[in-house]
This record gives sequence, structure tokens and C-alpha cells, in this order.
Amino acid sequence: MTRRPFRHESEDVRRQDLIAATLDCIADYGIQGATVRQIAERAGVTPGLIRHYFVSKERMFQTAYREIMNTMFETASKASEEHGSDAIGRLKVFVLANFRPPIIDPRMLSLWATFISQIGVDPELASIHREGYLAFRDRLETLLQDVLTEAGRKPNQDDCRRMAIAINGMIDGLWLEGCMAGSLFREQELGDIALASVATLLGIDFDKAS
Amino acid sequence: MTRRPFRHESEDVRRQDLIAATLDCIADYGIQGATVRQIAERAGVTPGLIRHYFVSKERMFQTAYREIMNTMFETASKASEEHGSDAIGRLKVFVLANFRPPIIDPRMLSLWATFISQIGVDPELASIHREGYLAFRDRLETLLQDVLTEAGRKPNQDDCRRMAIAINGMIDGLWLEGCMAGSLFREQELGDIALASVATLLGIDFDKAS
DNA sequence: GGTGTGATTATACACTTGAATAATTTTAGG
DNA sequence: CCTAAAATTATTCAAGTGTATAATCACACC
Repeated sequence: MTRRPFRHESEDVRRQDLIAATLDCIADYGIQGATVRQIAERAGVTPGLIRHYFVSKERMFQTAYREIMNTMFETASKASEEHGSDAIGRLKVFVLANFRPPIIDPRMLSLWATFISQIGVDPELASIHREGYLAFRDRLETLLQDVLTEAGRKPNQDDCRRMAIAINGMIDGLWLEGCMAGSLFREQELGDIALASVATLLGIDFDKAS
Repeated sequence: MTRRPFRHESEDVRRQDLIAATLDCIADYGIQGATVRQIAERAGVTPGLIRHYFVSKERMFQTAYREIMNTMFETASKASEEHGSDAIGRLKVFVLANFRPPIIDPRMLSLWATFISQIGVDPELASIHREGYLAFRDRLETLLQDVLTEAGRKPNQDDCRRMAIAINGMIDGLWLEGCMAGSLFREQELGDIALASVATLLGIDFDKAS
């Protein structure tokens, strides 16, 4: 009876592997299927090791949720930053990024819904969500301000907040449906609808964007 | 050792009780906590009885999800039907109903997210969701058509669909945030934002409603 | 007011769960 | 090369899981 061979890994790599395995398991088998044993197997490791890196399963899930929220925010955020100087173009790219992979993805929805569903059980997840939501909304609000300023309009503080809330809500809702039932919509249809709606809400025209 | 006393109940009542207990457990303890034993205890019944009414836990969950979707749809739908004859008023009431209890409710979000999170595990849940989503959206689309017709505009079929998708998305997204982090918003703020946005998207004025 | 039917309980089973602990292997530093 | 520390595995534990089956109680009907 020989013991399974193994390698020492740096803490960073191991933690990252374990979190990735956690997300894989949740996406594939639901939270019931994301057991310590399943996760360990997926990570190519024995169950005991998990306890060596995370004081509890609960903490590991929190870390995993933070990573998901970060991915979603950063993807859209990076897209807009890389775009260039005109505000209207940045907003356009920011909105559209939410309707393309990796953000639009049944797997993403699965993960997101799982963590949301656990908010009642683990309140820390609510706090993580709020952080991510506000980061996203603040970024959006800034983009809106820039667009309105660029258009020569004087952006009212409160109006911007309300518009950001509404647009953020619409993006979330359309994203949900796109992940869940992409086949109900034509290619790029949700992105187009989102863009057109944002244009109407702001009273702008995205065709002017570069 | 005396046996626990019990009452015979009609099938309808018992099934309803069991579904209610299922939803309670899911909302309070998450899907992991919604065990056959927990649910039975909550319903004041022994675990074995559950198998007498549902061939499996999976089937019971499907039935429970159908009920949730129905409650949400019917609540908003009934509100608009009871309102009266002017289309713009019916739309207003329909939209606002989504931002008041029982639809806005952390418990509702918990349940909804739980079932969504299980879509990957049990595809039947996806079908149930789609049914509920389309029912809601169709109702909304009809209301939009009525409003535009009432306003003397010729409602284009495709435009109505796209507006319904966008508005439905926005309602969903704002509903989500309202359930999750109601404290981030002032009383009625989300309903007001939703209403104002719908007005802008349709180019109408809700102040004209009765 | 018995009595038969089936709703309900009780018990058992085979398995899985998260966690704790002890035993070992790897790896870095002298 | 040795050695010590730390990463990783192996084993164990008590509790909980969904489901199956048999015993029994409640109630409708004659």
C-alpha cells in the first residue's frame, strides 16, 4: 500500500487551484455537489488539504464568490478602459461587454445564483455582493457623467445616480435572461436592446461613438 | 412507547403544507438545509410521508418552484387587472407591484436564486423558469401595446417585443437589488426609478394615469 | 359500531457529509 | 547529505442524507 505521491505548491497556486475547483464543482453539480471530497478530487488533492488552506468550507466559498464578482466587474471595466478617449464609446463598450463571454455564460449564472441563494445562510456573502454591486454601479455612474458632460449637458448628481441604478438593473436583468435562455434571443440581440434602451434613457446616440 | 398521534388530511391540503414547508426550509436554511427531515418537521409530519406525496425530492422542488413563479406573476397581474380601464394606469400598477411585498422580499429572492442555481442540476427547472418568464413578459408586452394604442400611436410588433424585453429586464434587475439590499434605497425609490425609466423608454407620462 | 383501506408513523439501511487527528513525504537551508 | 519544518495524505468519527419497507393508526362507509 503505497502513498499517493504529491508536490509541494506555493500557497498562492494551491489556493487558486482549490478555488477554481470549487467553482467548477458548484457550476457542474450545484452547491450540494460541491463537497469537500468532490472539490479535492477536482483539484487533484486529498480532502484534508482543504482544511489546511481554508479554516472552513464557508470561508472558501466566500473567497470563491469574491473572485467571481471580481471577474465580472474587471471584464467590463477593462474593456471600457482599453477603448480610448471618447466617453460615449467607453460606455458602449462597457455595456456590450456584459452580453458577451465570459460574462454571458450559463456557468456564470449558476455560480452567481448559487452564492446569492446562500445569502440568508451566510450574511458575509451579502456584504461581498454589495461591494461588487456598488463597484459596478459606481463605474457605470462615472461613465454616464462623462457621457453627459461630453454631450455638453450639466449632469445632475441625483439624476446620474438614478440613471445608474436603472441602467445597472436593466443590464443585470438582461444578463440573467441571456445566460439562462440565450436561445430565446437572436445573436447580439440583448446587447442591441440594452444599448438602444440606454440611449433612450440618456437621450444620446451611440452611432456617434467611434 | 406510544406512537405519535396524527390526522388524515386531504391530498390537496397535505401537498400544499409540504410545499409551504419546503419553501420555508429553503428560505431559512438554503437548499442544503432543506432536507427531507427538516421539511417534514416543519410540516409537522414524519419524513416518510413526503415520499407518499412526491416520488422524489426533485419533483417536490419542481412543484415548489412552479408555485413561486405563479405567485410572482399572479400578484402583479391581478394588481393590474383590478385597476380599471385605462391602459396607462394598468401598466403603472403592474410595474409598481413588483416593488412592494410580497414580491419584494429577501425571502422571495432566496427562493428564486436557489431554484435558478439548480438549473444546471435539474433541467426541468429551466423549463419552469422559461414558462414563468414568458408569461410575465407576454403580459407586459400586452400592457405596452395597450398603452401605445391608447396614446394614439401605432404599436410596431417588433418594437413592442424589444421594449418588453428591456423593461422586463429592468424590473428583474431592480427587483433583485431591492430584495437584496433594500437599505441602499429610499422608500419607494426603486419603484419610482422603474416607473420613470419606463416612461422615458415608451415616451409616455404616467401622471396622466388615474 | 365494526371493518377495511390507505394515510401516516416507525424503523432500518447503505451511503455521504465536514471535520479532526495522526502519519508521512517533500522540500528548503545549512 | 542531513535535518527540520511544513505541506500533504491517510484514517477515523459522529452526524446526517434520501430512500425503502413494514407496522399501525384514523377515518369513511356500510
